[in-house]
Amino acid sequence: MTPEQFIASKAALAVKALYNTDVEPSALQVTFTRKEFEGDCTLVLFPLLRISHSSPDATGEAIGSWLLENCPEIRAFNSVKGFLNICFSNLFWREALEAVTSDASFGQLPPTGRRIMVEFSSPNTNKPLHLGHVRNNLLGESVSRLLAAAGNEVIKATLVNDRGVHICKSMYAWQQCFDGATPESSGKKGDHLVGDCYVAFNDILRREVDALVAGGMDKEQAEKEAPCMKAVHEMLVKWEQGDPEVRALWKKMNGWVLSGFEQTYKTLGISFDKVYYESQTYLLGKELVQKGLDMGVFQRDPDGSVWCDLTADGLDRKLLLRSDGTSVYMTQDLGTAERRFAEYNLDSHVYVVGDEQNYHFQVLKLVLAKLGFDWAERIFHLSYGMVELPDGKMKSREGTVVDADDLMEQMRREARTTSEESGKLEDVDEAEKDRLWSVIGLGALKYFILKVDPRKKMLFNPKESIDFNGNTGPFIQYTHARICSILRKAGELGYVPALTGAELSPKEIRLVRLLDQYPQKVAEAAAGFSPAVIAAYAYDLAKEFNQYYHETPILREPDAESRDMRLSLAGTLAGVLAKAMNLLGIELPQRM
RNA sequence: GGUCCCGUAGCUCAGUUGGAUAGAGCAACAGCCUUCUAAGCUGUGGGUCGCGCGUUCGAAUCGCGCCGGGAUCACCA
Repeated sequence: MTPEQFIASKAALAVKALYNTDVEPSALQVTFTRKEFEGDCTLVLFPLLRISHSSPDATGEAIGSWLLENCPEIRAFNSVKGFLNICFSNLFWREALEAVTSDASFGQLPPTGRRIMVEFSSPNTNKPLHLGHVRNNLLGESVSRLLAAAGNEVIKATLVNDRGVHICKSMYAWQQCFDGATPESSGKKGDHLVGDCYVAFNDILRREVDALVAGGMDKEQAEKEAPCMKAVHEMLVKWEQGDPEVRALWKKMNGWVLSGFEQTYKTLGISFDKVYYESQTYLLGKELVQKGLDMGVFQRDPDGSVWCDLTADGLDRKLLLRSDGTSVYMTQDLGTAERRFAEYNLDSHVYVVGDEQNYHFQVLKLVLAKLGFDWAERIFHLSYGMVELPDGKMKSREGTVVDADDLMEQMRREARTTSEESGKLEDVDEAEKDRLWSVIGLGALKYFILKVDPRKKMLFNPKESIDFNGNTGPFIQYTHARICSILRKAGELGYVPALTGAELSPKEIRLVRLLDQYPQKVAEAAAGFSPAVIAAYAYDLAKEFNQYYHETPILREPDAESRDMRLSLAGTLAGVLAKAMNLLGIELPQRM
């Protein structure tokens, strides 16, 4: 039970005793007391005035007095303009601190018995990952960890979009103008090499289109008639027919890209339990179309195409099968969803996909519901906002795409510069220094992205590098390293952290209150699929500790009981910080 | 045009199941390292919470209407 719930339940008893009226504890509003008032928890009195038939002050006085008399956990109260501020006893908070300290799995919520698949990343294998993917990947990984911490069994999945026209474009350009280049021969990471091919294709296309337009053709027509486009479509047909030569090239180039991705994922610290390939799943869903026709929820047009009419739901008609019998994106998604729910016996499925696909997922859920699947409503589209640059969206055509590998490397370099300026790691060996720079640079990047509410679009300004001061990952990492440093020195001095009987100061009570809140924050973040909740919490905790640190001696505290208690509090706090940041995939270093 | 999302300090963001004087960081300015890590701490300035009306004891938060920005509505994925 949280302190707020405790107050609510006791206040309900008070209301019963004083006014002979039953109220549900959950109907009472209890919040954390604001900094500028004295107290730990605050009961909002306004809703109770109808019951007490007296003024806010008198009601607060009455309920406060009752609580003081009947609850040994409560030490004092004050009533200000309709708000009843309540102070818990020192013992109450010492016990709360002990509960946090002694619980190794603090913040791990009890099992729900639910199994959830989280699909994220799902890249195209025709170009390297960029900042948009980074947000997707970090969100997917973090939300998976959040759901697991909230007691669910989580399966992290990705769907590699490894076939289609866009893939053939890179293949064609490679054949035409890369002279047999390989990652080895070019010294390029595979995904970057293939990305170069994709860019080269667009150059070829532009030249051919310009030539055709100069010859009098209109642009739209020219884009279809360009020789390279014809060649690419031919290649796609051959791919579908299993042409050995095309398949071999496809396999080779996809291999390059995938090993490049693997490296990026590794650096980024994300992984998957299950990898799906579109080349193996793109035919799924066709039987479902037949099922829908049989059920009468889909219609076949005279030209043979199949549609689902969603106009009654406020949407349009949606194509599910082309007139030539081939399937579209939606068809495949219907099929994969059905297969996954069946194969893994899922309770729910989270898709981490940008908000530009809101319509798609709205349709997906509606169509699945029409097909009679009761799990359709347990599909959740974690719709996150785009990452934008100061002058709008990233555009590969204009070369404004922020490459994931470059960005991570840049962050590492900046961490190194800052670190070397401080000179704090001078006595650390080179390999460990190198590791720490990565941890700090990535910490800055991950926190920068995850602290923003996923649903909102966010802005990245490449000209201003990501900060290492203020509300940032390194700030929290620094706080952790600082505590570790104190604990190291305590060890050298022979001091042992211990929960002694020492009284907690008001500032220490604030810290315990925050620590005590952590499991609720995990629950809240998981329920809202929002790592930002955890980021904000970790920042509050670190900030609060830094203030405490500056005004309270720990190692220099003469009283041994106080000193050991402070060491214990600091150690527990560092542990909770590390747990919270681990949910964001951010490592907290022992020193920096 | 239909549907959906967004608008909070110069900038980037919190705060939105209605609660006290709307908070952080960055940037600016002023302080604090012979004392546990200054990637830190303290202080100053900075707001018609897009606009209007309504509901309420109470609205950044809820409702309606505007204004501004964005996404989407392909026999693309």
